[in-house]
Amino acid sequence: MTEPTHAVDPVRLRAYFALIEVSGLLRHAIEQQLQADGDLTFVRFQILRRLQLSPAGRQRMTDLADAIVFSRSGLTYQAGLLEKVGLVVRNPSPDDERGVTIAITDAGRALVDAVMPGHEAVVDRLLFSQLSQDDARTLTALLTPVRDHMREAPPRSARPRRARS
Amino acid sequence: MTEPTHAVDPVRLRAYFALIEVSGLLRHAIEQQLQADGDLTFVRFQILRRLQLSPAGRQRMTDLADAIVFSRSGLTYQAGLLEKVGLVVRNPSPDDERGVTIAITDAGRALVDAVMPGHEAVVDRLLFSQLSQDDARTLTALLTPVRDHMREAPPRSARPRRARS
DNA sequence: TATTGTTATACTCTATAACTATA
DNA sequence: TATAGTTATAGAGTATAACAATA
Repeated sequence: MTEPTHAVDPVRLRAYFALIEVSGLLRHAIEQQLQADGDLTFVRFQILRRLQLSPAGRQRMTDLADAIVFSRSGLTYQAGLLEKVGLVVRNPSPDDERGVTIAITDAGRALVDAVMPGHEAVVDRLLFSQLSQDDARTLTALLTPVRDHMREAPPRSARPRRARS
Repeated sequence: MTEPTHAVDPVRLRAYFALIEVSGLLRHAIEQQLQADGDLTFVRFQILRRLQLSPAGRQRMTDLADAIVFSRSGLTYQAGLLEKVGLVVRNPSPDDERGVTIAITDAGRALVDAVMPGHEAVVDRLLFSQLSQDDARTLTALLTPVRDHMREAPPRSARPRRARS
């Protein structure tokens, strides 16, 4: 029997797997709700929500790709779908001629608003029915620093080219 | 401006979005690690891990499909891939001739073991570097009842046929 | 020369429905 | 008749690489 390099910490393992499992089940349910109530996928909902929370409802493509964890081409694809339906518009960035700015439209905001009640209902039923207000606060307190830490080195959608040897 | 139907609870909303965001970023990082260290996708890793934790390392196909949140055909597909590489085997269930039992092989267990150290390293770096042991315990305590509640009505991979009118 | 975004392409995954076999 | 699992099929989503335009 090989000497274990380090004992697996069961406490952490349990926390990790609980997190993965809960979020997986939650996301599955959410995707069905978004599809039914707004003909939206989860990814497109995230894009819209992030734009809605951005100042002036707009963001640079690459920044948004990083935020949603995507390749740039993936975002181009999703943005194309959203634009075709009138939920977002793309325009050249004013400061950088190479850049493109994506902005949520009134229709986009309206759709997010329309979908939110049902969305919250699902989240309430699955997640918060088991958590008190204090629990929710605790959860946020635990996860916020984690998120900030993860965001410090976001998965870059535009990978820097490897230095030539 | 329309009257809001009900005030959105910001505490819950924050907790929910923090959870979604953290798990999304975590999963993205995990997928890369599993791919690099074991040529595994996250889904296939979950299947193997669940089998490994099962008594005798085996489970019924439909039960496993429910657990991983999948259609039965999706599991058949993934099981086929895993079986082709010798990480699992499928056999007819002894008690129910219709059923199929999927079991993890020694090679499957070995691969999970081989992948776990790197796996934990990623989780430690992204998640637990920001959480104390107590925090981890708290997180588990919060999420375990949530998971149990969600599992009470699992998304049935085999949806019961709707009653005819 | 590096970076932004798009396009072309190839591939993986997923679900639905039809089908077979057993309960 | 209902359930377990597979198969056929079709569609959506993703990433990589090549490309055009700007910095």
